[in-house]
This record gives sequence, C-alpha cells and structure tokens, in this order.
Amino acid sequence: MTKVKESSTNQASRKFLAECDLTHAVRLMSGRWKLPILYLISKGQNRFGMLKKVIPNITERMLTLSLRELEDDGLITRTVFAEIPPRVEYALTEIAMDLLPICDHIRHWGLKHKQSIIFTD
Amino acid sequence: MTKVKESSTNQASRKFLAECDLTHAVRLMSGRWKLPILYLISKGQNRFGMLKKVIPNITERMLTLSLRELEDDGLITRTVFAEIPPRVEYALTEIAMDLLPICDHIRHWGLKHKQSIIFTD
DNA sequence: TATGATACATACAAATTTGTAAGTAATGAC
DNA sequence: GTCATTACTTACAAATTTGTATGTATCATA
Repeated sequence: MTKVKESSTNQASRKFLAECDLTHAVRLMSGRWKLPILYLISKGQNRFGMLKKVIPNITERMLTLSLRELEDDGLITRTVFAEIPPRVEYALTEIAMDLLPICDHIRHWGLKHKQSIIFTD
Repeated sequence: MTKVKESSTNQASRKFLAECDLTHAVRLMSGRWKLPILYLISKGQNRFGMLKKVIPNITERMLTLSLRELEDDGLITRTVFAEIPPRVEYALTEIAMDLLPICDHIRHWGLKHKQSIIFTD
C-alpha cells in the first residue's frame, strides 16, 4: 500500500514469492479493500464518491491508496474528465474481469469454510 | 498472525469484512507463507523440519505461527507422536483439500495476469 | 465574495505482520 | 555426562498496512 522501501529479507522473500503464480495472484487480492472495490466497480459503482458511500468504514485515504494500487497492478483503469467539479471514472480491465468468476468459486468456498468451522468448534 | 488486540476501527472493519464470504476466504489465504505451506503439505512435506528445509527464507518463527493459524482456521490438523526426538505431522483438512482445485484456477489467472502486465507496461 | 461539489493529498500515529537472535525440553547414543 | 535431534518458544525489533485529521484545487452558482 506504500512505496518500495529498503532492501531486506522481507523484500527478498516477497520477490521470491512473486515468482509463484499463485502467491503472486493472492497478493494482488490481499489488501483489505481490494476485492470489495473491484466487485463494486463491476456493479457500476465506478466513482470515488460512490465507492466511498457504499463501502462502510473505508476512509478516503484507503480508498485512494487501494484505487492507485489496483491501477498500478493493471486491474482497473482511471479516466479523468475535464469537468468542474471533477469527474473520474474507474473501470475493470479485461484481466480483472477474468477474475470475477474465480471470485465466485472463492466466495462459495468461503461460505463452506464458515460452515465447516461451526460444526467443528 | 498474532492475538486479538484492543478494539478499534481496524478490528471493526475486519469483522465487517469477515461477513462477506469472499473477503473471509481471501483473508484465510493472505499470510505470506500460508498457501506455500498448504501446498507443500498436500505434496507430502508434512513435518516442521521438512517444511523448513523446502521453503527458502522462512524462519522457524514464521513457520510456527503460520502452522498455528492454519490449524486455528481449520485448514490443517496437527498430530503429535509420543517419541523422542519429537515427531509432529500435519495434514490438510477436507475443507482445505476443497481449496486445492480453486488454487489451480487462481494460479492460472496469476500467470495470465503476469503476461498481461508484460504487454502493457 | 463566499459556498458547494468532487476527488483527492499530506503529516502523523496506531495496529499488524514479519524478521532476528537466542533459548527450551526430552532422551537415546556415545 | 555430553551431544545430537526435533519441534518448538520467547523477547525484541523492523517493515508494512491501516487509520485520523486536516488541507488543496477548480469553477459555477448564489
């Protein structure tokens, strides 16, 4: 969620893990607000103000940071319109749209997992 | 990776997000070493020492913490044998095995994403 | 000239995750 | 009695992520 910092074991293993396609992918989804944002954009909530309204608890700062990261990771595009007051629209990229059906699988598994825990504890 | 701390906005939104099956699921996979560990256990690397050997860069502390969390989350089981030197074996739970095919999807998407970035930058 | 609307930016602080270094416990082999 | 083996634990520190509070820019409208 921030810039690259100094070199360290931390950075080294991050790089190492990025070589694996799986951990690379999971890292892209890993910010707290990333997937909610992606999902909502796909549902038409494609402006800063809209997202702010529909995501409870998110702060403007985190919304900004998350949008920037999603953009840097090639998951959303950002279009600025030369209007006042400003208008900026976000949209999913193709690769992000490919992620949506996988998210359905993950969501389904998440529910199953919740239920499996109820019956185990 | 640690205990529950004081109440805060942070905790509040974590709880909120856990209500969503998708973010709940992603959170389970989100530790840096979680999926590598799960994968390796599924491939027969089911002891502490084995995992330590085959996962470059991981520290004993992180391995311990990750294994504990996976256990707490119901993704692996831990079996202690009454031997000296100690022998402890880990195994995937059923719900964790259900995750494996989904991981294949995610991995495949991760590769596609990497390629999409190469051709865009 | 002041206000509102929109989409941010910035300085700072708290919470969380990850890493470093050293130590523990049990016991059979030497 | 010392050592090796295995699977950890603990105190501490660094790095990363998330949150709080406040400020900025533009221009049309009142």
